[in-house]
Amino acid sequence: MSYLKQISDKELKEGIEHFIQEAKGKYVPSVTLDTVIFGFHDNKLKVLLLRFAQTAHFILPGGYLSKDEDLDMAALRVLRERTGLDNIFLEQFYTSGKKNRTSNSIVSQLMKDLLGNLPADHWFNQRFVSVCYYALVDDTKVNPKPEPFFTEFKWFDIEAIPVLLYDHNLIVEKALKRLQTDLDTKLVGSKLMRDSFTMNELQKLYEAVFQHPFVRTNFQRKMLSLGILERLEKQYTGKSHKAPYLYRFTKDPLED
Amino acid sequence: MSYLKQISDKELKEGIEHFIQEAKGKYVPSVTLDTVIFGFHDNKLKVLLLRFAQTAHFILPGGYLSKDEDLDMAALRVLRERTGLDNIFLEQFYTSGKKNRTSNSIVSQLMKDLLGNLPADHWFNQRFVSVCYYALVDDTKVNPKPEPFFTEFKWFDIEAIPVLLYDHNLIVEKALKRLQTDLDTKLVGSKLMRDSFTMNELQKLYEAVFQHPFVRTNFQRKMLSLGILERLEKQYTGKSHKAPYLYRFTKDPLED
DNA sequence: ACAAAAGTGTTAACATTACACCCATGA
DNA sequence: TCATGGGTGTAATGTTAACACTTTTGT
Repeated sequence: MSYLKQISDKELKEGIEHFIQEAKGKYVPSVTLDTVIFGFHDNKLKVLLLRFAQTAHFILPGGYLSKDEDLDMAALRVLRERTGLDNIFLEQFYTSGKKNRTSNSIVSQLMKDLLGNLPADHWFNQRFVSVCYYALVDDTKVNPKPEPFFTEFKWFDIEAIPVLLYDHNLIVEKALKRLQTDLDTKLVGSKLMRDSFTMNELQKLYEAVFQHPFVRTNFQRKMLSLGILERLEKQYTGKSHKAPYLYRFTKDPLED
Repeated sequence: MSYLKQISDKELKEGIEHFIQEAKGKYVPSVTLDTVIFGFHDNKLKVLLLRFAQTAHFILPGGYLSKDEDLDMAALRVLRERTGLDNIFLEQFYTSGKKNRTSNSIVSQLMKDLLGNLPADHWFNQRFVSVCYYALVDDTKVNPKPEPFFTEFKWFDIEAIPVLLYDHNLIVEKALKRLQTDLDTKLVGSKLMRDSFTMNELQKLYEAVFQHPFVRTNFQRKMLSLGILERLEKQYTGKSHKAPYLYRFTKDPLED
């Protein structure tokens, strides 16, 4: 699934200039937010990426911190603006601050082409520290909204993330590592699954996140022994084999 | 152990004004670093705190990010400046960004008393996002260096941390939680122990970090089974009981 | 009856826990 | 020889892993 928006250089240039006009008064300098949005479909773990402006390159959805806004609230806002979703599961997992992390020839070349040589104190010439969050979403409910800088949304398989701008590949890696430990310890699986699901579907999620297979029979018992699943009615699919039970997460394991 | 430095209001005021002169050109705006420095002595887990200027209040050692400096390097520098230590084990664990986290009547009142009413765009009136690191140090090697804002260094037992300025109590809590998981998973114990130690001393460290007792005999076997300890000669203390073996961490468990 | 997938049973290996026991030391 | 703390043994229990076996479904 991908979402496209055509835009001219002129529109882009105007959009960027308009943004910068506002940004200086509105946002905290030097701080950005980046979000790694995980979804799960086709038995694969996916990450939502944006195509950056007129380039062929992708980037993590991100944004800035408003001066009158908590950091966590800013992350929720960025997600709402991009995905249309509220009540999203969000975890801060890393802050990226290498001094040259945003000095990327592709982006600066594009900016130069569009806007000419920027003065040293220009908004885009700031040295940014980026606070990174990961989000777990039910991708069927996501309704991505492109905006001036970004012209295409696309879900990428975690195993096939392209080369991203800036240090965003590193950030995705760290997000995945954190998701792995959180799936183990905080049992956040419910945030990625539909309301009800078969044990096989849940196993596919675990296999996608940990990137290795589990033994079916042992996986089933392990999950049931955690006491966070409720068995519902059977799901008759018309296939010529035993109908699997559907399951549902009973309580939110995070609320305790 | 504590380190004191007497300072007059005049000296403090001049120190602060001198700092501000420099800060604007030197540091990235809106970003601070805070460090939770853990040490271990008297069988207790300790945290190094600074008494803030003329107040009775304590605060975490912190600093600012230079414009030409990686975030991790800044954290190392802050630690070097404060403790005189190099090659310190440092882990980033959290970034604190609530909008009112530094609006603290005590600090702002002190600043007001010393410097008068500050303009809205003054360095100290910035809204800061703080990137937090924890450090593990051999406290016998620490040589704290007070500087203008901070007049006293003191090690506090983790169980007796006073009310700190800003949101620093919250940050210490999060640091301890992270230390607990890192002691389990990354086996960072070596960073807090002397070169050689008895099993009993190591157990006391674990008990201090996890804040609960372990069964002596099982603890011993668990530690030895990890394959990260080397048994040295016995330590004869003159006490009338069996002399305990000394142990040493063989390899750094983090290097793999 | 059969293939295919879901669900349950079983056993060995491994890890954890709770103690009992023995050992070394200096007074 | 006694008290004290250090080190080892062991049996009960709990967890994990591998795989055999049974059940259910539509053709």
